[in-house]
Amino acid sequence: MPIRLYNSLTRRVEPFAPLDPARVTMYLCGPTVYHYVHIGNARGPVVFDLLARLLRRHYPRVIYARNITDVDDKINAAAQAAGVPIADITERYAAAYREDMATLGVAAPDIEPRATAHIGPIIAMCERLIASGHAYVAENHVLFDVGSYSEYGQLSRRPVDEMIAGARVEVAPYKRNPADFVLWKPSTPELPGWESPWGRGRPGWHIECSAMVQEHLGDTIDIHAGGNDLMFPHHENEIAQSTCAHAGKVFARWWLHNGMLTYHGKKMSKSLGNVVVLHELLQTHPPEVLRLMLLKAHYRQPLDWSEKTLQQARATLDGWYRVLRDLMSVEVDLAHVDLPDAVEAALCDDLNTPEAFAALGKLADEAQHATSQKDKYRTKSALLGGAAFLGLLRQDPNVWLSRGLEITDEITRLRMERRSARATRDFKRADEIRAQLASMGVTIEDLPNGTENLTHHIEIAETIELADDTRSQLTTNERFTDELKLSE
RNA sequence: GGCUUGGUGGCAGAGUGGUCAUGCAGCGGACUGCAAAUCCGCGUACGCCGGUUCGAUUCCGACCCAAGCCUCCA
Repeated sequence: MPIRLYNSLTRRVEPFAPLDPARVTMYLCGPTVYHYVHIGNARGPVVFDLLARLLRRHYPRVIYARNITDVDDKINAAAQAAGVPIADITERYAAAYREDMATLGVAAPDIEPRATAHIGPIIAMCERLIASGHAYVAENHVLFDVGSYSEYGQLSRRPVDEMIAGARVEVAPYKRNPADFVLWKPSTPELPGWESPWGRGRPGWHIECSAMVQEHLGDTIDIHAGGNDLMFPHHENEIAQSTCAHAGKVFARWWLHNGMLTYHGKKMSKSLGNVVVLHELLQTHPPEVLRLMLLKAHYRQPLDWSEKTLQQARATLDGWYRVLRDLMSVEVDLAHVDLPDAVEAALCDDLNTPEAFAALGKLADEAQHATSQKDKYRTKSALLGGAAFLGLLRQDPNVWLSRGLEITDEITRLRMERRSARATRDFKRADEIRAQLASMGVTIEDLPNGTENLTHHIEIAETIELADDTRSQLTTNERFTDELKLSE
């Protein structure tokens, strides 16, 4: 089944064909580790991990790199604020990131390069760009000369002169062209820095990715992925640096961009304060609920995060787990389940996860309706196989539906009392007990054989508490509009 | 202002030039002591205005609206 992917470079869905089918290369811009990431930051890793899995089904060797940016002004600020060395901050949050991703069911990438481990290649790339006339040195900075690369702006389709005209930032006086960007910048003694031909300094953000891609994956890679907010300037700059450093060789053949996670329709971002920290969310929500929510919309579309959509995702999973609970007696070896064709077809079509879930829903329906042992086995296997590929339905159904409910002596006593009340047709008492259990969050379902299913009912609480001023920013965007007008 | 993407039923969210998305919620019925779960059934959705077409939600154009980027950002 051929894989088709939307390429941001061409703005269309194209059949994917790697340069070398024996070695497929893929890179995703990873986190800057200065704090816990928010749920929006997890969308790309979840989506592109799924793509990596899909690619591995089609090609013998897929090399997937996801970097860690561990030198950055925000990290410096966080370290100074905490009064600790930079590494304390980066180690701590890199570890937290790995842990959170693993909990979410995201496999570790094949390579996790760190910027600080690639200072040599970064400096070498800067030197090469200077030598070839694509970069220049000014006041201890190394700057990329955007004017030297006529293709600049190809990804975001932004004409260079308009970018200059629209520039709202103060332009550093040493820049030849306002669109020129920093490859290397000087560090003061208290900031992290490395010796270089241009004095002690540190790399700019964009050059890190170019250098790490080159070191681990090569001059030309098959897929470069990231959030669509990185398309300009980050990815545009990566293209410029890498292409010019490699004598015009194509940098990335496919550019994939995931849409933003929003809250009340506005991009989740630290500056707006409408973020939900993933690490905290994972304390109170099953990872599968978060996965389903993140994959419920097509990856290129914006996705609005809300308690309601979380509830809906959980309700969907509950339904599937109920099907599995009813089929508990059908033994299926998880090691032998496979991805059903309908689900794979959906995923091969530019990672159409909503369609994949529709296919999964049909399989759940078939499983529920199956009558023969053979059909039950077949449909349950297919459901589990499809879900497992998407990182779902990996719990024991009873554990899932009881949601960590502790069966206390009190619950057992009430349950037994109700059972005997029903046996003597004392329905008044039986209903009282049912109501009492319900008030404890326990839903009881009578089964034909005289036993019951217990389900723990949990309300999903509001997890974002916004300051009033932030809330007003989300509901009226007048303030943003005003800012724009002022700058024009 | 420029560049880009999108506007689908109560909500979420795919997709298609002419019978079906799907999930959640809701409604009617069956089952049940009553429920729950399950089963059966139900809702005349495609921003607005033109155009192309035998036929458009789907193609084209204009318009309105929203989001992202133009500054760190997944």
